[in-house]
Amino acid sequence: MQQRRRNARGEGARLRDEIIDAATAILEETGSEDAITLRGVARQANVAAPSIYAHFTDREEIVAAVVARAFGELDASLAEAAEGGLRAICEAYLDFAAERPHRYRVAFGRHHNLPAGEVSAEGQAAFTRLVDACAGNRQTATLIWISLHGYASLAAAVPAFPWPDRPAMLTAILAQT
Amino acid sequence: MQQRRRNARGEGARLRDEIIDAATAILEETGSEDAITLRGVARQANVAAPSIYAHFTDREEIVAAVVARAFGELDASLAEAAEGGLRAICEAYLDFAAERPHRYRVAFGRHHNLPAGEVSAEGQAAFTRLVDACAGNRQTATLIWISLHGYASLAAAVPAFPWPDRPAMLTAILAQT
DNA sequence: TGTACATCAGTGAACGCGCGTTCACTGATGTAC
DNA sequence: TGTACATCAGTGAACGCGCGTTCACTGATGTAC
Repeated sequence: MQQRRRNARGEGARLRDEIIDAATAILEETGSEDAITLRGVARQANVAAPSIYAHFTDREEIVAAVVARAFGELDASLAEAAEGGLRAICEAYLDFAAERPHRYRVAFGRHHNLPAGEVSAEGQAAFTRLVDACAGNRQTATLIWISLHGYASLAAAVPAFPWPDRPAMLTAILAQT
Repeated sequence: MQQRRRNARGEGARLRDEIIDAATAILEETGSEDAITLRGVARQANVAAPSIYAHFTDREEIVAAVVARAFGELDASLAEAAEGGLRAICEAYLDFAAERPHRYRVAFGRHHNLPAGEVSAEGQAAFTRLVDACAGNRQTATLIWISLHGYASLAAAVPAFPWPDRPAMLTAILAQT
């Protein structure tokens, strides 16, 4: 085990973030959700395996934290693009999916069996950005969302498919408005 | 190991199908792709683990076979619905995704890094059914496909989201034509 | 028709490995007096 | 200011487990003569 300067008192929580960093790095490098193992994450974070237990009760909680952070990042991306209008938000959405393909896939690919009405807060926030850009029309925002998601995830899954170029795609998607 | 009547001579290939059955059953019951382990599949198929090697070189090849079969089933579903026209095909697509959620997710969620132009034959066949129903218009078929996939996969992933009902959704999706 | 034999489908034991988790612990950091 | 001590972040060794894979094998099935 390599040297690691340990956190000062009261800053133990910092390791929590480093663990999520480590898990995210593993996911994005290997492309595989099951490569996120407790021991692997510990190695990546330069920490002994049992140290994780101070911050997460099990492996699953680490993955959930990775997903929550990814949704937060997506929301931030969309927020930044909001002033550019609906098309800019859609561009930002597609950029996010293209640049962080594995985080995107895990975040939207897992089946979130949450109790009715309880969608994750971060995900809801991101969707609300879309609704706002659609002048509050949820129906339109939903249609655009499913098209964006369908395009983003299929383009990542089947790159060999002869996809239309992105501007044409976006124009067609937005024609639904 | 429980009793198992072994296949007659020349029918050894039958076990291959039983292995894919077993792997598919595990996937659909657990909902987890990594629950498809070589030993687990062997147990489910009532066979000793090394018996698998006569038919598959490794675990990955089993998963690939599960995916290939799923695409074949999807194609068959769409073919059956074809005479009912475009809307019927879309209904069949959504039914398939709703009834076999985990197969659908694994089939379309994996990143198929195939050499350019080499999309899986089964997947291509299914897409062609959609193109045919769109009077040969690939652009339209592509748009409908991404909407169907977006809806199917997001509805499975986030069931708590207030989705419009399916007929309304389909009508909106098909309005793109 | 009988029998020796090759083939073929599948087995059982064994291996080394990485995993999640537990346990008793260490030693630096800050605090009370 | 010095020092004893509690707290807190993190460690190292050990466990049992299921995994993928290998190996030499078994015994039923079909075939040649």
